[in-house]
Amino acid sequence: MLTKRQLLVLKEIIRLFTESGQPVGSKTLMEELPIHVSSATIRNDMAALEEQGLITKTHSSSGRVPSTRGYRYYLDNLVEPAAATPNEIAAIQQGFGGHFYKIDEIVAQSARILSNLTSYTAISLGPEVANIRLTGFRMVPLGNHQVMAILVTSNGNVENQLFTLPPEVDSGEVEKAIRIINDQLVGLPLGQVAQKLQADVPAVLFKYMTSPNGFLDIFGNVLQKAAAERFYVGGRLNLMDYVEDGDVGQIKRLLAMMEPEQGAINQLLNPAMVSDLQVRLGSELTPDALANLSVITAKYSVGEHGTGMIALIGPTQMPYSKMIGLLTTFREELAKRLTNYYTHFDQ
Amino acid sequence: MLTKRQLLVLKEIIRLFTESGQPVGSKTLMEELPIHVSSATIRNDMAALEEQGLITKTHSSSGRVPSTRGYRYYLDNLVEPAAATPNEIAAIQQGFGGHFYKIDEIVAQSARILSNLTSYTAISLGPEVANIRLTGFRMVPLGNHQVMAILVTSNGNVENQLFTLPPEVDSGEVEKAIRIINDQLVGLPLGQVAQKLQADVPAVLFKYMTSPNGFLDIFGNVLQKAAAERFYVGGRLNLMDYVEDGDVGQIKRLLAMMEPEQGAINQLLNPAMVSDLQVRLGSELTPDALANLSVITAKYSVGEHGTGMIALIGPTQMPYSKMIGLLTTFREELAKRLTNYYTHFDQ
DNA sequence: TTTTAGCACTGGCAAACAATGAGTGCTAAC
DNA sequence: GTTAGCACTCATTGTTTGCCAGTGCTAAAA
Repeated sequence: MLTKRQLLVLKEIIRLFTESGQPVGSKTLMEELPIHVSSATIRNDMAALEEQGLITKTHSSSGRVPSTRGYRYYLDNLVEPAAATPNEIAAIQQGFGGHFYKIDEIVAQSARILSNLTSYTAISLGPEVANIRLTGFRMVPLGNHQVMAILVTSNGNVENQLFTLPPEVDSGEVEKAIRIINDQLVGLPLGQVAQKLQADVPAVLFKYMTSPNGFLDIFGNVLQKAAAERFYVGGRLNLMDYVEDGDVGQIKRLLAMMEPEQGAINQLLNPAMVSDLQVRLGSELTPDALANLSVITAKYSVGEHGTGMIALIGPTQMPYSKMIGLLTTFREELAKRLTNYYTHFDQ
Repeated sequence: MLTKRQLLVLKEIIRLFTESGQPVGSKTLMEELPIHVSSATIRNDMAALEEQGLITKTHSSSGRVPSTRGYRYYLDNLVEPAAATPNEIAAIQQGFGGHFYKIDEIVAQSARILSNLTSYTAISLGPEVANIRLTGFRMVPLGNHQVMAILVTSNGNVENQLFTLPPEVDSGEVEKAIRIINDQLVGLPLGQVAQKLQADVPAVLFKYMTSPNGFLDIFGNVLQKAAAERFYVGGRLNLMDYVEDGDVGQIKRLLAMMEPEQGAINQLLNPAMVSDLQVRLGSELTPDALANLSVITAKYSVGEHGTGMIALIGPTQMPYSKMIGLLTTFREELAKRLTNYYTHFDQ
């Protein structure tokens, strides 16, 4: 359908447009292309590319700009990942250099490193193992009826929440309840824990406590927190730099999207929906706040400890080859760092 | 210096400019003013006001706009606070309706309520008692050498942090160290705690522990967290609506300012620097990100539990009388709610 | 059949210019 | 002290104009 040279022209248009942000004309292409043909020849090729819907003009006598279809074609067939530079690798390793007390800290740091490296906005999701198990539950009285509930999960995450116990609750009873929770529920996947919490547990607790409801609420609450998908965003403010020239409305919608309460990000980065390493163009996606942006997602795997995801949000005119290469390296380093964490942690 | 009518004109210019955002001309004023004089008369008055530097023109034949000095004069002499409406009061009370487990939750909620009510950006600072005391320190082992350190302060705040203990540390020793901390430091103001931590405590610990340094680091770390000034921001994104028409740079600087790592907010809301209820115009303030904005700050007092602060950041053309009235009511409600919290808490 | 030179054509963009109109300052009369 | 009247100013809007990058097409060359 398309000749070799036409594909070369497409690739070059994308390269030049990415660099300059300006529509690319036939004369510029003639100077930049490795092969030597006249501008008229290139114009013919461009006409063919436009016929296929891969490039468009901004007006009847302007240079050409890659269309969404053009980018899609480029990403599916033409793009060649560029390896990360030594500097970048060093920066990644340095970013992971410190000491971390939770996996979540490492994951959060990922987003920071990645956004620093790219000047785009980065989002990271922790490694999600199919069945995280409950490994412990504590309640620590702090005086004044205040109690801190602490829940530990098999992936090493710790969740805590503060509560006030009604004065009438007997502390001996609470002790017993905690023992029951630990006996009956520890070791089970969180899903099953939640389930049992509705089914068998209340009955058992009633034997030992006069009013287990408050207690169950507390436990359920922390459990929910621990089971919630969490994501971390780095370089939030970077998106101001590449959003359609000062479109405050879009910036606002994007920033709002990144609030955890909104489900937007979890939907966008649903692991079931994206493949191993994938570029999605904003114009192909549903939330129209992403128009003229694009999202690169990459999954990373930490073996038995599950797989997670990192994402980069940037302008559609992104240097894809560079970014894809960078993400490829990055996810390896991240996986290494996490594996390292788990090794020390499991020992 | 200035006649009654001239002050009326100034007030009216501010009112109309606040409403419309447009420069105000003599003809408009003639129609809006309660007194009946010709536009020429008003022009004379305007000339006098301009002479005093209270109003300016945007160009030689435009209407007038209040200058910074004009606003200052208005705020110092002319403004009449407008009482909060029943709706607003109801909204505040409803916002404080839920159950809170920490004062910080109430303070954070303050910022949310206030930004919802005003569509501006609100910032809240918790009540700061001169000497918060340490009331308890716990360390909860969670398995896998993970330990959660928990610190409780006299103002009811609880701070926690996760740590990994080196395997060689003896748990019996840690127990002892915790007992020492509780014996020696509980009851003291945080400042003194920090001081003693440097001075006497290490010597005492050395008697009971082989290597107390790690332990001291942990405690110091949580202590620092507990002593840190925290502020809460509500309606961050609102500022996109009133910043100089789509000045993305300024938006970015403002949002960056609100990151806790930056000291900017703590500097802006330094209780020592502002009076009871105060309006500061952006052009009078140092961080130039605040140009063409203004900051209203109001202190609130919870008796012996200290005083805190709430602030509103909005455009210079704010309906000041309304906002001042609203803040006055709000701080009372907030103080009530906090007093209520402490009452239940102390009992 | 493919490539190239040549040329007329298109549409965005910026500069130059005019018309409009809101609002002013000033003067002289009330 | 107040007002009517008037000339003046300047942002804004619309129009015209020239410029130019870049195009599509045609006919000749390879």
